[in-house]
Amino acid sequence: MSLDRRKTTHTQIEITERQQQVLRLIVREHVSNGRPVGSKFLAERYSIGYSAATIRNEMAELEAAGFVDHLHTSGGRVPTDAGYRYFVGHLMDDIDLPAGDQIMIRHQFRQAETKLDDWPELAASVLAEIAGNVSVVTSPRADTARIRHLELISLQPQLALLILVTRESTVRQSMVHLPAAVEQVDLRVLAGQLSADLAGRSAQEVRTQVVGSTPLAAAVVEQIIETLRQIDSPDQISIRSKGLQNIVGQPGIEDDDVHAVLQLVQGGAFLNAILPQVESGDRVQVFIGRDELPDQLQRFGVIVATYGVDDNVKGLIGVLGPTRMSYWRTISTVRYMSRLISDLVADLYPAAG
Amino acid sequence: MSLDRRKTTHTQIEITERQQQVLRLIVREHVSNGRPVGSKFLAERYSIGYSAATIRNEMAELEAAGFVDHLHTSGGRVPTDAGYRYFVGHLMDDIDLPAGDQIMIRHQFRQAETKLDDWPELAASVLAEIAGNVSVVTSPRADTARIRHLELISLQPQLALLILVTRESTVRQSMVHLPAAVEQVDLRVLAGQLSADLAGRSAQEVRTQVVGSTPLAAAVVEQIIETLRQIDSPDQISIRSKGLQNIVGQPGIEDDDVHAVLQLVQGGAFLNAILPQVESGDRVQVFIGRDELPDQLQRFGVIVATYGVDDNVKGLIGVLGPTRMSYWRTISTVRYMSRLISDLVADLYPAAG
DNA sequence: TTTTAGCACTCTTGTCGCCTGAGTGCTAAT
DNA sequence: ATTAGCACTCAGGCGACAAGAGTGCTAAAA
Repeated sequence: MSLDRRKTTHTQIEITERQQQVLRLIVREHVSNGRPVGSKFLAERYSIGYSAATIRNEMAELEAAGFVDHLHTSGGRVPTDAGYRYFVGHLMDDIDLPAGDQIMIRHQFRQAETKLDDWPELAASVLAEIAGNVSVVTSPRADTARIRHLELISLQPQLALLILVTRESTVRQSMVHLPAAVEQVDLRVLAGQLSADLAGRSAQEVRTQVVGSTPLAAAVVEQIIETLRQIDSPDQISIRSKGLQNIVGQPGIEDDDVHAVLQLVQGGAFLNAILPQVESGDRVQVFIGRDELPDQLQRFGVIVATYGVDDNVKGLIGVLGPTRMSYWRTISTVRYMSRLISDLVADLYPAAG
Repeated sequence: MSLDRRKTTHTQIEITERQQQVLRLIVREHVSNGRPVGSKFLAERYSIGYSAATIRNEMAELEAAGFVDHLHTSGGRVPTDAGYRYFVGHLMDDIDLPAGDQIMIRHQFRQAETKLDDWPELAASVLAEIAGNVSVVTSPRADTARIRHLELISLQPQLALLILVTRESTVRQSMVHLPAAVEQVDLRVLAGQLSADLAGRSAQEVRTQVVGSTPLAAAVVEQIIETLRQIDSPDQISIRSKGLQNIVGQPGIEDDDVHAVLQLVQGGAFLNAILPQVESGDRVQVFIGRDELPDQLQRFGVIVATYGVDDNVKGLIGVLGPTRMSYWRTISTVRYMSRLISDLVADLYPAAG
């Protein structure tokens, strides 16, 4: 699992070694301070062999190349989106997450096994805390859901609760209105029968199969199909997000930006916006600002990885933060957690292969 | 189901009819504009029989009574928390939600039946949209969870998935590490047996009962108890919240306030903070600002109702917004939705009585 | 040819003073 | 009891001003 560098590789603009160094310092400094960084400042703070004037010249070149910008004639340089991309693609030490963080993550994530229903929520919490930004985790999904098991529980004479377990261990409940009053014992028998008949089948396959010998069975099967279709529906992907508080009050992030993020993340539109761009595979992908993210997220960067097994059961895990964020730390955190989750999922969904 | 007025009734400070009218106008105007409201303004805008000077005198009285305040010598009056409380308790038309909103809510909430797993999330979405503020919905909980049914599914030779359904239709999954390799058929038998033996029992009762004739059964029962205890644990209440974007950019709400809300709501601390104050029953309760909410929520108001059946299965639904919010609208919305949810829950959990 | 020192210029940020508008409190008249 | 009038106060907007930081350019030094 290595970093995806294709995004930046094709914008291959030549840059001298020293310009790279300057860009690296600008990014680093601006990420930690949030303020524009000037030549004098760099020359004084870091005792590199060059003077402020030299740095100024290099900065001018970097600006011509589109990697930095300055808003006012006299206001220090700020990395552009392209600058951040170059930094991520070429200037970043691609080292692993510090052992301390790894231990902390594993420790916190251990309770996922016993609190299995909501491990995405737990993962989101852990990720948000370690990365110090907004985390996003989707529940795992198969290409097409297949039935593993189902239960029927009588609620009222003509109303039953259907519990459907897929091969990927997704559990869904829904109500079934029954055409006639039915006893719990009869529901149990029906559920056992349907479980046996339909095990391993998808929505499509359930539909085409001859079923519904009785009105009762027909009603149940109808609901089963509806539930499976809901699971398969791409706009029903459940998304968990934590750490939203981390983006308020950041320099460069306005109320409008916060508003946009909250709206997108809570409404699910966020997923629709970035999902098409994500390619499954073993890479951590980085999207930065304008041209790589929707308009409302111009001031943000997104770091995502897919997790899962076998290209079948898979999901998404990522971090959203201001463009001005610590990329190497976030990237290594996301990478580490996606591995961890893949392991969990592999345990959970062995039948998916 | 009527409004809870006790909170304000005991601070019975005498106030003339006209002062009430002035207070009502101040609240109304400040809620809609967000700006402090002055005597001249009121006199001109509303053609009541009194002059600006009279209103000024009344305002002075209201201020002495602690219902309004002015930050600067010359900056119009603003309702205090006590002022809002008086308004909610005495000056508000306690009418029902407009029919249009009722229809819209019912319409949107209809899909809850088929998307049953996450109806709290759906409810939170609807509530946030209608109320235009932050919504909060907890999943329903019984005093003590009791087993209705359980399933065991083989994941690996020594690893199984336990699916536990409580009488309140809560479904939980967890992993069980088995002391030896076990086939799916045997797990099925064991699950059926335990289902029959333990149906209707709580964590306590499962524990005290003589069980675990075999190491395998013992391992499973151990996990069952652990899961039940988790369900019973008060700090594991799952909470859904939507509409967080609605509080950013509001006049009077600073970044710090937004930060606090996001932190409290996402971390679950919000629930711990207000839950002790909520009394179950048929009333909508209102908590406003300082003295009724935690320090970080000084600038907010919370409107909550409990839903559920029989004092047994119950949950919470509420709205969080700036003190400067439309109380009558929010209160009637919360009241209406809590009724709707109670109906849903009554269908879902008939066995709970 | 590359690097650097120096200098003039620009632009932000903070501060001060000024003015205006809105609102108050008080007093005297109705 | 109500109202008109008046002096007073304060926030917010505006311009002037100085300080600080940073730039671009040019000429000298390496």
